[in-house]
Amino acid sequence: MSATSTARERARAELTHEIKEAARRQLAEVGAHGLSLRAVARELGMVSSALYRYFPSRDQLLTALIIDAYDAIGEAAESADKPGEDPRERWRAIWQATRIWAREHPHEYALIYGSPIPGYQAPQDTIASAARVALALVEVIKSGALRPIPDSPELPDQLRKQADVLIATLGTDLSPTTMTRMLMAWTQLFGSISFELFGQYVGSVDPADAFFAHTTRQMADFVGLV
Amino acid sequence: MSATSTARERARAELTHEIKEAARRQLAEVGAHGLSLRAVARELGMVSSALYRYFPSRDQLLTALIIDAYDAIGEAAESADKPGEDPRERWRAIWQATRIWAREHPHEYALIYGSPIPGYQAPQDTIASAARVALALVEVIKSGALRPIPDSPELPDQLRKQADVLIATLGTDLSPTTMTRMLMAWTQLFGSISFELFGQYVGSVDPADAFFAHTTRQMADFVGLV
DNA sequence: TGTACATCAGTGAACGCGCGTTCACTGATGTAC
DNA sequence: TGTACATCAGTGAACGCGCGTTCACTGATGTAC
Repeated sequence: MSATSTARERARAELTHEIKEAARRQLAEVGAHGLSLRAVARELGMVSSALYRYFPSRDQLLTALIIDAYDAIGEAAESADKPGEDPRERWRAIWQATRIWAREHPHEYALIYGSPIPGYQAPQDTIASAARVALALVEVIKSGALRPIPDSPELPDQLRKQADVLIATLGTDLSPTTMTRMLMAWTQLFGSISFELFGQYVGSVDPADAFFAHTTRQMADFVGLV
Repeated sequence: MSATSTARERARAELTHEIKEAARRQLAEVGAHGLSLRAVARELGMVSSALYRYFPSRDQLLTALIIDAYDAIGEAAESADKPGEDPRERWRAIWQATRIWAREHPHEYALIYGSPIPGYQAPQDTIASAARVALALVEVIKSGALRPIPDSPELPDQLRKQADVLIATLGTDLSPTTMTRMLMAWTQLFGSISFELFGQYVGSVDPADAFFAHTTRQMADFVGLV
């Protein structure tokens, strides 16, 4: 039979899940570079070679963790969003949920938004998952009436073209100026989360709660949310 | 004699320098976690235990590299700045020099602005060096007449206090609102450099030259530079 | 200025450790007839 | 429904490797008298 799952299939899915869970715990202790298949196997009471039934290599396991992390933070942002509500409140909810996920999963966050892992090449599979938070922000901006943006400087040619391509790809009707501002806001969102988690705010705006909340509002203004 | 250096002292300074250079090359290949004293020693044709005459442990070598990196990017920003020139031009020069240094030293950049290294605790020594780019931005803002900031929202209490402390510590006369905006600009500067170097702009604003230049201008407006 | 002694740089062997991956294997689960 | 065969999960040993750090040592450089 193929539609209903066999005991073998269920066991396989479960163990695949448990391996990733154990790997995430590892991550928290030793970081991405230190992630060790042998340690993961040890934690599960298996022999290290058994993991090769589930992941063909250490890199493939890392890739799975990366995709999971992008999906988890994207999911957090999306499910905080309440379409139909006030756009500024939606914006706030998305920013806050993204930050909270990051604070609750700092090592998974570092895995996707921190230093690239030398020798590791991110496969194409990650890009759809990686875009989810940004897309949630775009949805909010699309949903509401926008305040006209005052005397914004002309976009340079290269940027204008990139914005046009993005607008076409996403099939939205944002202006290139607004699309560019949303890219800046998106950068600011992850820039401030990274600075907070990576310790750059120590000595200035640490703890960062108020700064983050204020930044959220300022960037809502910046993209023109009313 | 103590004022003039002995041959021993000169040799020691030189070798200390060469060890750090070799370590920086290592960094580019294998990242911070993969940095190996044995590999560094091998590159210099020494025996690994000899390095312990220069650095008491691998962590201390890493710390030295971190401080050097903060100082190098700070130095790049400071020397691009030309006090006396038009503030917006100074602002542009600092942003650009910071980005260029980062692009030319991506692994050293990742060392200081990427994921924290698990198990490694940054010592206090780094904080003065770490602040240099931000201080350069503060200098520019102090130097010029500022456009009044239109209807900015009230600062939350916590943030207001943090801004006041910073203003007192630095001995500047920026308003808390402007100080907060400069912290946002500073976050935006490193947020966009990190996104560029770490591959997050692939598929949107990569290459990031025009986007970065535009962001530079927008943030100059944002902090009120005329 | 010359000599005796102290300081320091660098050597080479060793300790104890962990890693990713391969491979031939056993025994359990699933499938076809 | 029962049996013969194929598939798959997990084992355990092994390969070849690199790591940080310690330690007793040799020989060169510096210092005090």
